[in-house]
Amino acid sequence: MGRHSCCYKQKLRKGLWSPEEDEKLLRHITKYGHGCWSSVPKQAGLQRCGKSCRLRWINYLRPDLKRGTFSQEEENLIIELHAVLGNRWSQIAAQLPGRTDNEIKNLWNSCLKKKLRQRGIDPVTHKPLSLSNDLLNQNEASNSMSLKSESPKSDMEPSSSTFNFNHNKHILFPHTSTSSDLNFPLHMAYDIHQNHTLSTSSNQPLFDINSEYMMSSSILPPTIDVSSFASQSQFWEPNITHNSWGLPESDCIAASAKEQGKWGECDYVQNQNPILMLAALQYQTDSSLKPDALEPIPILPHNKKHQDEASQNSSMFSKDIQKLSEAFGHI
DNA sequence: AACTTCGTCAACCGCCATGTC
DNA sequence: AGACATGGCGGTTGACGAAGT
Repeated sequence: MGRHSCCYKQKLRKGLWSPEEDEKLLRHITKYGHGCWSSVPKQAGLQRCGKSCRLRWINYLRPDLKRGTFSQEEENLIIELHAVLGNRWSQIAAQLPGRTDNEIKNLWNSCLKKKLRQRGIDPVTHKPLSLSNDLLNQNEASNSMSLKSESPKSDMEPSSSTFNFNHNKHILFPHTSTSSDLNFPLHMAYDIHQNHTLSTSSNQPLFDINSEYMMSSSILPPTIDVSSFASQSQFWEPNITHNSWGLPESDCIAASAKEQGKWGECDYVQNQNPILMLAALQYQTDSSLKPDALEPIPILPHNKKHQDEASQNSSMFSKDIQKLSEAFGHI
């Protein structure tokens, strides 16, 4: 497994792509599209496997890539999406036009995790580190009492603790709505059931996507004392309203995106409400998701699953080609 | 200047899901 | 139904350059 059969047939090149290879691949896809990836290297005259070509295209050659450093807004959005989705990089990337899952994953591992820790936030659980440690200790204690409990997961497994969409777990949203009530964060916990619906423990819908925040006091987790948290973290600025993950609200993606009219179709943005964003994402990740639902970046038109949409996508592909022509005028 | 450490990022690997025969 | 091919995803690795000693 792992290596596809095409990789064994001949000695294929590995490692970094040369400009010549890039040009061959670019030229080929510009002219013919990629079709079946496994046939691309042969048709394009490349000594690479199809998988490698696909990766190169998606992560580097695709014309709609944004490139450059991530903006503060993008970073904040990634953090917020990660809190909801965990390491589902492709789903996170789908919310960031022009960014690839690989890029976002790299950013998270090299930069954002560290930033969150510096702010006193556990990048795995997105809770204050002290609380995470308490919970971990509690977990370990209960594990020692009960051998059947799941073992603690690695650093890269946030979903197993609080954000597992496949099991009944609670999701915790410490939310500080204004600077004046900073010491009294609202807490909202949700059961996420296997059918991916959000509800209270009484199985009633916790909120309507169109409604304001809803809370269930009966299921509130232990309150986070933000003031004590602030004293632990030198990065916490008490005079600034922070969002749920300790980032200043002033540079929160939701606020600026609202101003800029980006993400306008997202209720979360319209309401600056992470709960609504979760609902939107829930909708998106729901198993009943239609191919054309909430798909900000229709990347390529050749997916067999989407043949019905081929004509629609082909026009977008044409735009891509145009961009390609602009970017690579010599082709 | 030489060496080491660290951070970043492109690319690969292994696995899973899905489609096809 | 099962084998195989392929696409896609997330984790990991290794090359490379910058910063530090």
